[in-house]
Amino acid sequence: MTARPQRARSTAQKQLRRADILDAADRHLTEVGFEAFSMASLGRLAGVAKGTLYLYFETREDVLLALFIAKLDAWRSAMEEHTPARDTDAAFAQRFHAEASAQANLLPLMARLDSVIEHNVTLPTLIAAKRRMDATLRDLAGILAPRLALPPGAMLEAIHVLGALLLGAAQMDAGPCLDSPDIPRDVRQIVTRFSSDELFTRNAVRILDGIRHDTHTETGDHAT
Amino acid sequence: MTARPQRARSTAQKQLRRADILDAADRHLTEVGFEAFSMASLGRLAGVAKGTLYLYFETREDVLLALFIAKLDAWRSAMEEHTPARDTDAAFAQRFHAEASAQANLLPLMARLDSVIEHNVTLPTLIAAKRRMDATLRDLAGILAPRLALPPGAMLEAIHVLGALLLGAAQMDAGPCLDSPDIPRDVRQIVTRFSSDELFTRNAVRILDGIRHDTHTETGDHAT
DNA sequence: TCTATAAATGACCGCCCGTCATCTACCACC
DNA sequence: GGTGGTAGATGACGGGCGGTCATTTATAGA
Repeated sequence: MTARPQRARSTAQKQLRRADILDAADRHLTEVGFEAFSMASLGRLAGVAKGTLYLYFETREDVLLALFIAKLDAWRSAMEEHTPARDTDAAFAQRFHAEASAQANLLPLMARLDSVIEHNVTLPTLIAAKRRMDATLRDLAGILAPRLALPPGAMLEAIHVLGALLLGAAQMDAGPCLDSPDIPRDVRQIVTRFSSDELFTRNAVRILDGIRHDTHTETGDHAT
Repeated sequence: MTARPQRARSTAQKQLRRADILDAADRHLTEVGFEAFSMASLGRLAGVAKGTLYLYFETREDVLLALFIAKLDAWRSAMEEHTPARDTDAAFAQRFHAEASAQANLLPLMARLDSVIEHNVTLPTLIAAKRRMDATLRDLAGILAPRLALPPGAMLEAIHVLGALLLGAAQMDAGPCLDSPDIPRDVRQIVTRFSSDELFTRNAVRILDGIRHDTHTETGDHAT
């Protein structure tokens, strides 16, 4: 790790320190989980006082929002890199899910994004975040469209819908206790049946099928 | 409103009081929203001391979990009642969404179910809740299967998947600020595009299509 | 070397969840 | 109708959190 001055005075140094804090937040989140994620302990892990955190982030939720955006970007990069020039729907669906699961904390953050995180952030920050997310997904859609032989518009729609489905499916994984020893077998089956993996892949393919069908059928706009 | 004794001694009286508290919780949630939902104010609204709430519920999250289950039951009843003997996929998808939106607080509760609510509840309560939800959905699947001309298994799968999709789509609506006056037009469009209504209906139909197709095709089990 | 600036600090505030010693409404029994 | 014991109701309290701000002090530039 590169040395850091005790005071970050230049803009570059400030960005570096902000990145350090985000890095610590990622580790902290991985270690203690959401419920125990506190600003005091984050400060301790990042090696700064609690008050310092509030020089770089508005609120606790602002930290998590920034972390989510970073993770989303990382996911986009992974998707770009690992999607071959010609891809199938099934493989794409599987990759969509696999890469999202591979990004530590991405799905947990996503599960809490709208319901929790976005509720304690200033309006300008929220607006900037929304724009950033939209740009990221739009970019990805433009790049992946030819590889899946879809029009860019349909590709973007697909990413949006698959995102929603993934979010819904991932909620189940956000629950507690999956690994607790004393859970009755029938309950474990209930939880497992909701497991995001197969549920997502099966139905992502169905949706892509539907999108392809609609794309071939409708020549212009879509019905009311 | 029927009169209540100051002390609930019989089991029936206790259930009545519990129901009263849940009722107050529903109103409280509607009035102040999630962030401001506190046990102190709930007690005030229900006309009992804060400590009394903890005689009927383990934690704040236990209140919300119980409220969710009640709302889910109400949704199921509405679905049973309003689904005609022979239904189309499109109409069913629309009703699925409409009835869920009609149940006040159902979608917001659902959005926070796994990520927040279930994390502060004892294991037995969680297990009981999971069983209850499973039974509710299973029941509904059995009743709706003939009306949609689907095998019961496929119907249950459909309900599960549509539930996940609805949850994902509803997350977007759980965000803040949709009605704030000073949101740039482009950001408003981003939020609107994610709007759950059309996104859900379109893709629910696609999924139902896929399920029907798979049901007709595969005679026995499904592939690996 | 010295000084002005602004980054860093952590004690402090208000709020909230959940507990528990205490109080008292109610029922059963005489 | 009076009375004692049970158990439901209470709310002051503890612990911990997010967020603030007067104070401290590292650092760049003169």
